[in-house]
Amino acid sequence: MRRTEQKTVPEPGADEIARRVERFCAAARRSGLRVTRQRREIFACLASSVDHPDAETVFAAVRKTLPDISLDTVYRTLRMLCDEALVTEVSSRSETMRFDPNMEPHHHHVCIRCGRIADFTDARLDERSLGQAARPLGSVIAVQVVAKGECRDCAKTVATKSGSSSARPGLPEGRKDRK
Amino acid sequence: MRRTEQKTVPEPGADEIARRVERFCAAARRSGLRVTRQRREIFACLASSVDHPDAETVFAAVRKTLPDISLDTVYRTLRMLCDEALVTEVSSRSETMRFDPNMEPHHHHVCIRCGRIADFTDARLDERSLGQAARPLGSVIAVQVVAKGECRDCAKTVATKSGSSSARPGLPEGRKDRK
DNA sequence: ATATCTGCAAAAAGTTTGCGTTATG
DNA sequence: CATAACGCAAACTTTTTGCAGATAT
Repeated sequence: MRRTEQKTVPEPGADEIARRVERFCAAARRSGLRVTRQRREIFACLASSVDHPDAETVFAAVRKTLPDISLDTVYRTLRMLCDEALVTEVSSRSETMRFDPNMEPHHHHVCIRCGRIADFTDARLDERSLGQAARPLGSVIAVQVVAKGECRDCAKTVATKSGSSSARPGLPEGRKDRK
Repeated sequence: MRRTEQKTVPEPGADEIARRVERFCAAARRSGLRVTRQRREIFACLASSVDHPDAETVFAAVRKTLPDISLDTVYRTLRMLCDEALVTEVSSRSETMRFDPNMEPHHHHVCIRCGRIADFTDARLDERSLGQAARPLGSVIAVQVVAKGECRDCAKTVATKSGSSSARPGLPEGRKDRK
């Protein structure tokens, strides 16, 4: 199994992990954040993984080294890492479930400002050819392209009245993003 | 504003909505499901939308016609529609937040069986050219390609012992998907 | 030394479930 | 008329927050 291991994105070696942890510590200190055992372990856990763990999984892993760590510290640290752009959040679990009545193959444009999700299609985004690149990892049934940016309405809003955050074309009715 | 409206995926007309609702009723009856006012309204709301509403938004919209409808009926109906493959769930809020320490531009292969998320890269998936197709909808800052399929481990597992669902390579530690 | 971070516990937000009643087929 | 679906309320999960005490700089 090891000999045919397709090296799409190889598991990071100990040196690579150490380098990432070091980069994290430097970045943290540069931002005036304290480097604690908990944070170092949480980041190291993430840096040494290739399977994009969730908070509970990181918690379980770090607990082996730091048995007294709490789940909320993991959450807090993960959010901090995202804010510091040292880690990204996958699967855009932005807010709530969103549903799509369009069953034809298509792709999505997600507005980073209002959360609006709009469909688009493009013949050039042929599923078979796009999927090829992921084949070493497994079968490919469907390929979805998510383009993140600012929707036209939000761009218009910002252009008109500089930094107003009142108009939110994406979501009808008064919905809140985070508190 | 209306004259330059790029028709990527146009808002469905009344006839198209009626067609979708009819298709839904037929499919529901075919599956032995009852067609209630609530279900028809919920589906119609979804079918007439282009912005991928969430449960709360559907609830608010349907409430105008059916003031006594409850939020859990909306949730139940939406899940039913997903199960019947009449609607899809966007933004894969399937489980929990997942984090990614890899800050290089890359894409994801998501296993439909175990949920494992693996990275892959491909020069052909050039961000600039891929984003072009979504330009009519707004700016494009980042493009992410999500390939859904079965990861190698799951394919192996199924091949070995037909339909076993015990081995879940994607998530370490005993995690539950939905109870 | 002190301001930040941690751990505990409780709250908040979103979604699901149990149960008695309503209404579809 | 039998049975599926509804509405209500309460449970459950995941994530966030307030506060007293520990710790990095």
